[in-house]
Order: sequence, then C-alpha cells, then structure tokens
Amino acid sequence: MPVQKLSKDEIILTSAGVFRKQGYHNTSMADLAVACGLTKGVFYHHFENKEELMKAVLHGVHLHFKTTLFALAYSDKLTPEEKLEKFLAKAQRMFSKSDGGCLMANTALETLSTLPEFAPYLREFFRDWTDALTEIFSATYQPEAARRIAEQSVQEFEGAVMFMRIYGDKRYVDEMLERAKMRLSAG
Amino acid sequence: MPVQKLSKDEIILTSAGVFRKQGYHNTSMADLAVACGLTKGVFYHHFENKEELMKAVLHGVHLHFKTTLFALAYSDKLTPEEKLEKFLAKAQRMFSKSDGGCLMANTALETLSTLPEFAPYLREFFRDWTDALTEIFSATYQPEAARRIAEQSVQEFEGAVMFMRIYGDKRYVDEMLERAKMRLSAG
Amino acid sequence: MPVQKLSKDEIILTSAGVFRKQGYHNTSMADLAVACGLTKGVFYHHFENKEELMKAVLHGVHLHFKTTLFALAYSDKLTPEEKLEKFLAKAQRMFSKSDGGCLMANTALETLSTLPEFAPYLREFFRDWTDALTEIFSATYQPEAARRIAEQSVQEFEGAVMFMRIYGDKRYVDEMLERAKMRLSAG
Amino acid sequence: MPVQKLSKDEIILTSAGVFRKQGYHNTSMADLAVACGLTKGVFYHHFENKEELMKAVLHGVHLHFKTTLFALAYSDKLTPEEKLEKFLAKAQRMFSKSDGGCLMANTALETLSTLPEFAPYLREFFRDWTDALTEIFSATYQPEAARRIAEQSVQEFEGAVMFMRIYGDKRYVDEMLERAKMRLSAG
DNA sequence: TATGAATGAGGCTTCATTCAT
DNA sequence: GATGAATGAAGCCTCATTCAT
Repeated sequence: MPVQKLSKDEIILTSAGVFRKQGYHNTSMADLAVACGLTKGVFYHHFENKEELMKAVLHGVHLHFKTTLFALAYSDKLTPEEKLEKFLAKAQRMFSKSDGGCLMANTALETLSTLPEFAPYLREFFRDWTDALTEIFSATYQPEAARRIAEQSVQEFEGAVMFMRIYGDKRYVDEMLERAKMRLSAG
Repeated sequence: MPVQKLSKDEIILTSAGVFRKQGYHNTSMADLAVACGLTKGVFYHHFENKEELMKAVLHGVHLHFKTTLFALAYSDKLTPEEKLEKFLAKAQRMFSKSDGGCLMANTALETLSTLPEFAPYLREFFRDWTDALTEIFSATYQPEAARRIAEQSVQEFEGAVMFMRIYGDKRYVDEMLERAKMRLSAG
Repeated sequence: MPVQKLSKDEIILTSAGVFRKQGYHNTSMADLAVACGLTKGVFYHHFENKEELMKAVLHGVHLHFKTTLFALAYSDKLTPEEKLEKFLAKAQRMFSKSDGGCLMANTALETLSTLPEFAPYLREFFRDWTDALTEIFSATYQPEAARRIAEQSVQEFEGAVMFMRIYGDKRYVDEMLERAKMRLSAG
Repeated sequence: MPVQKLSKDEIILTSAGVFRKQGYHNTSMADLAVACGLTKGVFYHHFENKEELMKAVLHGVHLHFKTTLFALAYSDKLTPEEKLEKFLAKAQRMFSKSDGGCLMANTALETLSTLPEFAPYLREFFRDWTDALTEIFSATYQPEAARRIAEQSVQEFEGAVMFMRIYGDKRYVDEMLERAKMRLSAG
C-alpha cells in the first residue's frame, strides 16, 4: 500500500550495508528488497536501475562520511593533534563496527575495470578524504608534503583494513593509526 | 585430435586474467570458456565447479608470485638494497602491465565476507609476500620491526595500486616505492 | 488548480496515436501517460483498465472517421465522381500524415485471435467504411456489385497502406486510388 | 537432458504458429517453450534473443512459402491458367487452415514502426510473392502491367484475409480469388 | 479528482551445472 | 575426454493495477 514505508535515504543506507558486505554483483535486487522489507519492484520507483541505485548509494555514503568524519578536519575548536586523534578514532570505529570493511574500496576493486560509471563517485570520496587529512597534516608540513602524507595515510588505511579482514586481526589498523599520529608530530 | 589446446596451468593463468579484470561474481564460466577458446564443458573436467576453479586460480597465482617475485628476497647474490630495488621494480611491472590491479586484493575485497573458502588462499599469499619483505628489511631492522615495516609496505602497496586505478595515475605507486626504499636505508 | 489538462476525448485521440504507432501490447499505460502529459493514475479515473481504454480509443477513432471521412459519401452537394475524389484524397491524407498506418487494421491483425472483445469495434468501423464506398459506387453499379467493389476497395486500400509502409513508397496507395476511380467510371 | 528434442527447424515452425496467432509482443518465451515442449532456457542455445528468434522464424516462413507456394509460378509443366489456379488454391488453403491469418502481414502491421529490424524479412517475402504473381501475369500482360497487377493482387489478398478474419467469413477470400483469375484472362 | 508509492505477477535473459553421446 | 543441448533457478526489469492520502 502507499504510505512510504522507507524513505529514499533509508533505502540508500540500508542498501549500502548490503552492498558493503556482499559486493555489487553478488547483491541481488531481491537481497536489497528483503533487507529493506520492501518488494523488488519498489526500487524501480526510486531508482532507474541497479546501477543508478548503486550510484545513489555511493553518493549517500560519501555524504555520510563527509558530514560525520571528514568535517572533523575543518573544526575550529580543535588542535591538529586533537583533530587527527578524533578523526582516526572515528574512522576506526566506522570501519570496525560494520561487516565488510569499506564500501568504497570494495566497490573500487570490484568494479573499476568493468563499470567505469562508478569511478567518479569513488574519486570524489577519496579526494575528500585525502583533502581532510591534508588539512590536518598542513599544521606541521608544507602543503605538498602534507598532501603526500595524506595520500599515503589513506592508502595505508585501506591496506590495513584489508589485512584486518583477511587475518581477522584489528591490530593492523591500530598500528596504522599509531604510525599516522607519529607522522604528524614528526612534521 | 583432442590436442588439448590449453594445459590446465594455461587455463588457470588465462582465467586469472579474466577474474582479475572482471571480478569473481561478474565472471561467468562462459566468459572463461571464451577467453580460453574452450567449451564450457571442458572446465568441468578439470575443476569440480566455479569455486574450485577459483581456488586453483588463487593457488596458481600465488605460486606464480612466489616463484617470480617473492623468491628475489631470498637470493644469495644480492645486497638488501639490490633485493628491494629488484623486488619493487618487478612488483611494479607485474601490477602495471595488467588490467585490473591485483587479483588477490580484488578477490579479498569482493569475497571475504561471503566466500570464506577463499580466505586461506589470500592469507597465504599475503603471508608469503610479507615474509619476503620481512627478510629484506631484516638487514637493517630488528625482526619485529622488520615485520611491521613489511606489513606496512604491503598494505601501502595495495592502497597505492587502488589509487593508481582510481585516478589513472601511476605516480601513487612510484611514490610508494620511494618511501619503501627510504625505509630500508633509514633502518 | 486541477485544470484538467486534457479532456477525455483528447486523451483518447492522443492515445490512439500511440497505439497506432506502437501496437496494443507494446504500449504501456506509462507510455500513454507520458504521451498525454498525465500520471498513470488519471487513466484509471477515466477508464476501468487498459482494455476498456482501448475500446474507447477504437470507438473514438471510428467516430472521428465517420464524421470526417465517411460522411463525405452522403453529402448532397457532390457528384459521385467528386465524392470519390474527395473521399480518396482525404483518406490518403489521413493515413499518410500519421506514423503507423491504420490503427484499425493494425489492431485487427494484432489482436483478432486473442482479444475478441475488440472485434465488434473493428467490424463496425469497416462496415461503415464499406457502406460509405457502397453509397458512392451505387451511382454506377447495381447494389450488390457496388457493395462488392466497395469491399474490394477497402481491402485493397489496407493492402496498399501495408505495402507503402513496408517499402516506404507512397506509390502503392496512389496507384490504388487510380484503380478505384477507374472502377467508378467503368460502372 | 541432451539429445536434441526438437530440431532448430521444428522450433522455428512451431514458434511461427504461436507468433501468428498471438502476435510478437503478446507471445512470451514461456508460451513458445510450452508450445515446443521445451524449457525457456533452451531457446537461448539456438537464438541470441527473442528478436533473433523472430528473424529466424520470418526467414523460415519465407523459405517455406518460397518452396511450397511461390515455386508453382515457375513450373515448366503448367499453363498460366493452371499456375494461377493452383497458386491461388494453395494460398487459400495455407491461410485458411491456420489460425491467425498471415504471419507476415500481422508482423508488418504490429512491428513496422517500432522494430525496423524485421522490415527486410517482410520486404523480401512480399517481393518474392509479387515476383511469382508477376511471372504468371506476364503471360497475358506487358511486364510493367503484370507487375502492377501482381502487386494489386497481393494487397487485395491480404486485405481479404483481414476481412475474412474480422467477419469470420471466407467469402472475402473466395471473391478475391475470382477477381484475380478474371484479371488473367482479361489481359 | 489526482497523486504516486506499492504490489505481485510475469517478461526476457543469464548462469552454473548436468549428462547423453 | 570432449561436446553441446538441456535444465532450472535466479537475475534485472516492466507492467497493469490498487489505494491511502
């Protein structure tokens, strides 16, 4: 019956969780329907097709991170050390509490060669993430160096999340965070 | 007249290329058959099913890297600097010349949460890779530190490959290699 | 603010054009909604379902032809030759200006065997058309002969329209018209 | 199980009957599967998709008519009158015994405006049909006139078949055949 | 009246896998 | 072994229709 059961945003965030755990191609519209408590058909009122839904999911997750995580880097009231501390702690929490690691990295490695339509969404996500860290590292590094260290940190973070998932050991992410913090003070 | 057109090993390596580019779930048995110039039926003579085929592929690729790349770390005739130089140069070549990045990382991020059967193959691959780098860094670092730096380097490498693919810019891998080399001399 | 954008009759005539071009089964309610600039829901206020809508369309088109074309045959002020001349010229214009040929013939050939509900509408349309030509040919033929020639002419006309569409050549209809005119004078 | 249950040609002819009765868009792959006693999937071993299947059907029906009907026009052993007599009798039988009239005309009127891919198959069918009648009428008419009368006859025939189906009365085709025969002797 | 989310069946197609030959 | 037709489940998507608002 009518009466929006789930808002578009709720559909997007619920779908994001399913895609993160199962991957893009291994997630069927039926899976998403079950996860959202809706019928398959409903999705096609909100999204043209599975690909467009995925784009909305990627965009939505990007926004979620921008607001919740990346924004910390631009906070007025924190010292660079506090920013980094909060930033990394939050990132760790966001990626640890949820099954499936990082949707963006998963999607990148699964689809970059066959579904270039998703690439812009991934690019923008990692650009914003890198920008945020660059902002933080700019406190103790020259702009160019700050950016390189930010890039390195994002790359390490994703690599550490992969190791954490492969070996079932959170130590890898912890160690990465420590290295990042030392980098800031070493600048 | 049978004239096995492709040996089992050739099937495995050819399939590896397809899986690397397309991902596991997005690759059909028909895709593989076409890529190998064989009929679908042939695959079921060699492998019980798609999952077993994938395991053989993961194992085969692991062996390929072990022989071709990881072995460099244990060579008698090279200095640690030469080993690392050769190792990284070769790794860069292996991952750059081929579409699709790193099969092992791709498979990890695509299947870890839904197909745990593949995890042992991924674990062993990354363990051997880490071991090899640990061996090299042991020249200038204590065992524990050497291992941590090796883990960090592998993680950074995969992160850099991801950035390289996302942004279509090989600079990310180049920069990662430079950092790795500096790490050795800094030990 | 409702401002019924399209009257029921306008909906019917617009829908007729879509059905003529696309056929009955290949036209969705959504297609019609888009063509009319309305929401799907509106159609269900005016018509019980797609079948009833189609009946209304067939009826509406019949009426349109009756008023606009068939009526010429019963005009007081024209000679039989003038009637036929005007009739055929108008018919040619009506079928040429629009994509998709003749809705009635299209619907007949598409649905006669599976949707007998439409048959009465088709029968009445072709009966009125035949009656009109019979009236004209009665000027120079006995009633029975006039009717047979009228039937033949309608059949030829539809066949010629089909050839025109298949070969993209209006010549077929032109030649048919010439034959019809010669038939009148030969009576 | 393996063992070809139905040859490709049998599938084509059986499908032709279903398409003729139900139309292209109103015939589902499931309908065809049931009619052929096969599963839906099998069709995709023989034909790329529904459209390609339809092309094969149109081609197969064309061939069937070419061999069975049109060939009569080129027989050495018959007088023109005998050819026409046999030709028309056979055509009448072929179109009367089967539900759904003429697949080619049905397909033309249903799909010409939306599926131009079918047009070449329809064009060739009607060209061969026209050619055959042209050959027969050439006995008593100049080439150009013969062709025009052939075209007219085909068009009339299809129109008459439509009337036969609309009114459920075979008289329309009978009368058309009589007119065609008179045309030959009048040449 | 009008809207538009929702439904549920069904449409075309793909896929891993089987099996008679 | 090798082939390729066949299977049957599942995948993405469309459609006619309903109904709360």
